[in-house]
Amino acid sequence: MTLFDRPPVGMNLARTSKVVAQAFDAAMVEAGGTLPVWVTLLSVKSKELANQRELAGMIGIQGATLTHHLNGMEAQGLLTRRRDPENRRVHQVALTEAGEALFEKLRLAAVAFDKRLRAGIPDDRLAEFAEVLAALRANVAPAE
Amino acid sequence: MTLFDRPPVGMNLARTSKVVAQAFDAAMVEAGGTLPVWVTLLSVKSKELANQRELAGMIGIQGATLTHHLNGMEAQGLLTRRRDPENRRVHQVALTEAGEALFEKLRLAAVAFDKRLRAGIPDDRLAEFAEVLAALRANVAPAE
DNA sequence: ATCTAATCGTTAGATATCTAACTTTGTCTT
DNA sequence: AAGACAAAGTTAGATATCTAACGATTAGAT
Repeated sequence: MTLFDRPPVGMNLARTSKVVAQAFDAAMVEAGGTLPVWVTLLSVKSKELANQRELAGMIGIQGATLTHHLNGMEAQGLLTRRRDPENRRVHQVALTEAGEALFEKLRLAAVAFDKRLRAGIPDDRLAEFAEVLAALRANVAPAE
Repeated sequence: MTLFDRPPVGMNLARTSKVVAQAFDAAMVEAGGTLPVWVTLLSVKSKELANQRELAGMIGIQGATLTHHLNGMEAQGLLTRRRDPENRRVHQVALTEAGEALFEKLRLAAVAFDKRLRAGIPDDRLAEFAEVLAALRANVAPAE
């Protein structure tokens, strides 16, 4: 019995993403954080940059999940939240000194990890790889 | 301030895998299942005599997670577990008729999804893509 | 034969994530 | 100005996953 005509792309993608994410999390733990803490720090930090929208999309977590992590990190003293006086719906999130320090540590670890991840793969292959990833996302986008 | 020299490969991979997995889960729900139910059925089906540890390894989940899904699916009448008389530590997992029927339905939906996912991407591009995925896995493998 | 190891699976407890509903606040329409 | 709509964030409840500890069973060593 043959289950599939060919090896499904999605399965391969999911398996790879999982092992890579687990390895990344291990690297973050070694640097004193976790993957979600890194993602949250990055998202907070990127609000200070111009391309906030783009990075927020890249990170891809829901608001409720962000709230969850912000709660934990606020309790750990990594950041503070306060209402924006200009628009009281908005929470202004700012990193404490400890938060900034952890961010920098994790950022370096993330850069090192990405270097390890890309090792031996030429830039043009990586560029094509990114194009295929974008095509896959487009193919499953809701408004087709 | 520049956070990264270049867009990190891992972030792109994770984001893509996430949206693709969500779309796949939606397709499975439409066909009467879920993503984890599908992978569990698939692994049971592709090796009827496997023990639970082997099944979990195929799917890429831990034994405890598999127990969780098998519990749910057994309660739904999709499969049965019984002790192997030869080695009473082992649980033999078998699909019921309902399990077989659901498997076939989900299999068709999975094939259709994969067709949609790969739409417009030439086979040689997909082959290169799979090679890069394999290289990424190798680069984070523990025993480098 | 009995004590020790390993194996298989489950249970318990923790974390991460999602969706849906709700609260608060601001904006827009008429 | 009032009521409806939109936006930002939180809360509640659900599912999926992990690790660690455990119980049952088997295999191996002496």
